[in-house]
Amino acid sequence: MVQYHDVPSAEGSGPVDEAAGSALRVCVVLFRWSGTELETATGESGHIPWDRPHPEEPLGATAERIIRRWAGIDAEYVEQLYTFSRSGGGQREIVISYLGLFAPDTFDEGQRQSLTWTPAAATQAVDDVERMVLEYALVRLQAKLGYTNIAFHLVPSTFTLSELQHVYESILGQPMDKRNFRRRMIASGILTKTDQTRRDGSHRPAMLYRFSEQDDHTSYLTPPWQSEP
Amino acid sequence: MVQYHDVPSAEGSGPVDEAAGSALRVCVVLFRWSGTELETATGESGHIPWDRPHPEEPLGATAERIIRRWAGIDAEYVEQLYTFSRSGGGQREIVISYLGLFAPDTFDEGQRQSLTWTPAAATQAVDDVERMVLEYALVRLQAKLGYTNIAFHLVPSTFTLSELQHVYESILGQPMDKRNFRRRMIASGILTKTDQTRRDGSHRPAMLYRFSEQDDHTSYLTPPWQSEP
DNA sequence: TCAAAAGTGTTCCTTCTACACCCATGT
DNA sequence: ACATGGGTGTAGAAGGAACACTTTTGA
Repeated sequence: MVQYHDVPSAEGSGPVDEAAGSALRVCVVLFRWSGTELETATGESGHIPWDRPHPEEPLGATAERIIRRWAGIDAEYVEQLYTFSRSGGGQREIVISYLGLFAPDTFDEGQRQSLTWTPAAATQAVDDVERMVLEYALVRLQAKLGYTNIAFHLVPSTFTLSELQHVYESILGQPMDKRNFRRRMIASGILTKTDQTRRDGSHRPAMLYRFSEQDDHTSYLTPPWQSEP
Repeated sequence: MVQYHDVPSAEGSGPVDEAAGSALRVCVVLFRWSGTELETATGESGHIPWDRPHPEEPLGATAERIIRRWAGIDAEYVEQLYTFSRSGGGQREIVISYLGLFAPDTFDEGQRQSLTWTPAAATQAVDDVERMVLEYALVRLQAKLGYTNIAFHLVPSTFTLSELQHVYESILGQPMDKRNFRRRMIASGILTKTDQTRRDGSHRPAMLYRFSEQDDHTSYLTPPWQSEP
């Protein structure tokens, strides 16, 4: 039962036209898989990458632009999360948060990013709203692992099943059974086995898989309409 | 794979401080169960109930205020959905959509509502954004039926299992097996059987149940923080 | 006595879970 | 030869889906 506290009820009816509008902030929680752990990005002075939308620019386009500016490349996956508001001193700011995922091999070109990547669990937020945004982004990412293919956006274009399993384990914070994990993934039909292997150390090489793009069901529970009209 | 179309990338860096802020609209898609079908509410001239937040008012409080003003009472359940933006003619409006659910017996007092209730499937939207808001609200409601107890917020405080089943069937648009439905509901442990029955026609009376409040898991995937700071 | 909704169990099948050993390689 | 992670199968439990008849009431 969601409980909302009482708030003095409005006296007038009909839209109250506030004198001035509110400042908008679109911010994007970026995640990548370092190969070992999940990382989030912070920009200058520890803030989550953000900007204000340009006039006429849809919010989703703002999120993409922010990602491009700070990371130098497009994210694999972008999704709107939640909208917060902060107010104080007569000023209001609306904070529209987005989630962005990167595959690690998209960074190989050595772009000059203005980002600092830190372990997702240890990321320090600069204020309460950013803390909530970060927390919620992680919660949503965890929840979506359960019923979507979202983890594939965090993995290079070819990958081993152990790599994929490590991504799941690390995000969910719990170990998984290797045989059950592999069976489930293969049964889901979204994997294509390549004929390549990867030697990784003094042990048997691993088969490389590819994500077979069709029937990606990462995006339900999000409006199917990409950009606002 | 969510594809975002290209948008001219930003030239400058650092926050662009737009001259004027944007207009904010909080709108609430209200659902109730008429006893036969799912209905949504529209206010004056066919619009979804809406208002602009007061200065310093958190968005969730605005949603509650809108509900109270238009429906005369508080909703059983309120949840933020998605934030859209509409722009044109140099003006931007940010539309933050909420979902609100009513139990039918909360209306019994004959409040003067300024709402028109129409079948959810047949509701006509006044513009593209409202159409998206309505569609998305229904999609989310349907999705949440699968993994939460959200349907209990649409049902009177005591109800029969057949009633509850009709709610599910009507929202999901498909019939369910009576025995499996009842077994699942009872096994979930969220039902308490009252010692009352209801005679409803020329047939056997039905047992009345109550929703046992504890362990309501309707609200995950939504930030646990009720109001913005 | 009939119509109409309430209520009730079992079987089958699919899916999840737990669990242990051999394989290919580098050193 | 040994250390290291890659790769595989099976049995039991739990959960979901399909399915039909008896009960209680009002007319």
